[in-house]
Amino acid sequence: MARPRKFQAEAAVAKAMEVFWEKGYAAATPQELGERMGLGRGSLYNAFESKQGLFECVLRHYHAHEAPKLLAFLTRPGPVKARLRALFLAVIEIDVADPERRGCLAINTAIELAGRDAAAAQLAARMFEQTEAAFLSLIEEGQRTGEVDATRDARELASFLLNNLTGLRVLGKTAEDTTRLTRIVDALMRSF
Amino acid sequence: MARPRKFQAEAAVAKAMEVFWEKGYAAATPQELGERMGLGRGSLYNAFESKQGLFECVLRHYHAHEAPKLLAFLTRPGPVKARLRALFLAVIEIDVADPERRGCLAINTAIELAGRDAAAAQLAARMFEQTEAAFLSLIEEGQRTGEVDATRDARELASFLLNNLTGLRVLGKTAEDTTRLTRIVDALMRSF
DNA sequence: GCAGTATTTGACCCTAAGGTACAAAACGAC
DNA sequence: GTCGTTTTGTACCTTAGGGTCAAATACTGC
Repeated sequence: MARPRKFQAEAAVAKAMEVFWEKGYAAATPQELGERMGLGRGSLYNAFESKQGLFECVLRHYHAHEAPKLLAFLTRPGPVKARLRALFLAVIEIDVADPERRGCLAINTAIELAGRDAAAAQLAARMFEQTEAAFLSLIEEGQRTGEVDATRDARELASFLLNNLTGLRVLGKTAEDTTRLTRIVDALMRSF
Repeated sequence: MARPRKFQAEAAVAKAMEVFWEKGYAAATPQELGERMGLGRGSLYNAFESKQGLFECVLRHYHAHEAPKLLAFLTRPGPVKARLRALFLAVIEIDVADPERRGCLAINTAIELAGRDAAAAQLAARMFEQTEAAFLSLIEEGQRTGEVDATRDARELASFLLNNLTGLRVLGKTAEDTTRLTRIVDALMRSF
């Protein structure tokens, strides 16, 4: 056959993800991408068509491996509302503690590239769907167990939760501490 | 004295704002900035220290002239809640109708530059404050007139509204129509 | 109408972005 | 061991980013 590649594709993409996550798409240079991924420009462009192509892989990777880490809070044992609150508070902690202010890559991508890169926008949108879906099934669970008012439109609540999670991740970008964000979570949990 | 500048500073900054708003900070080039502002590179760098300096002026301009356009919805006549709903629905319409998907410059800036440009981050944060303050005084008005439950923490509600507005503007980036966003506003208005 | 100051023009500079081209190397099949 | 294929690394290319500078110019105060 042929010469096998020396690098692990997934590992390299994970490294690239770090760069794009820290800097955004436009500010990430092929130079730094190559260095952090541990491969030369040749290999980089051989394995991934272009910067755009690489970024698409990165988004898929984030979708498949990074986003689920947070959503895992929703499938833990315990009361539905407690799980929700735990997720929101964890996100707040993570965002405020991060000196790089990376936030959420899906949101960052939607902000930076929606309207100029259809593929990226679509992948970001898919992640929003995914998150909303996770909220939806949790809400429905809560409605079955009586923890959540069953007369409310579950879909509406799920969208509402998604919206608040999104807002928090943006406000977390400039928040100096968690007080305002926690206050928001309080209001949110009180609202349904 | 000296030769007077040929261009109107405010008008030029407004033009620059368009560019940064459409493209983001990193993707806006001095070339395009100069062209759209109607002045050569020399003049550009003479009047504004640097790309960063210009961007700061742009943010101040947005803060002073663009953000108030939306917040004006809150000071119109009519019931407090109706005004709030009107603002949210207007934002949704604007965002979904915009083919450029510009969204909100304050949010875009927070996402792109928080953690790497302290001045920009601070200006974005100030705009969040401004918006929250507008919500706060409206809520307080509602509490005085009895339109809003006076037992609730007005500050909490104001932060909550800010968070939802922020979320909407992000989700609006990838939304194909207004259905989900309207649903969110419904949930929000029902929640207090 | 001249002096003095500030603006404008446009050429110019250096670095890097983003990508390509190609030789050499590394393997598996046979 | 050779062949054929794929990776790699390096050198290279073009365009543009971000910015500077000197000269030319246009005002105002006197």
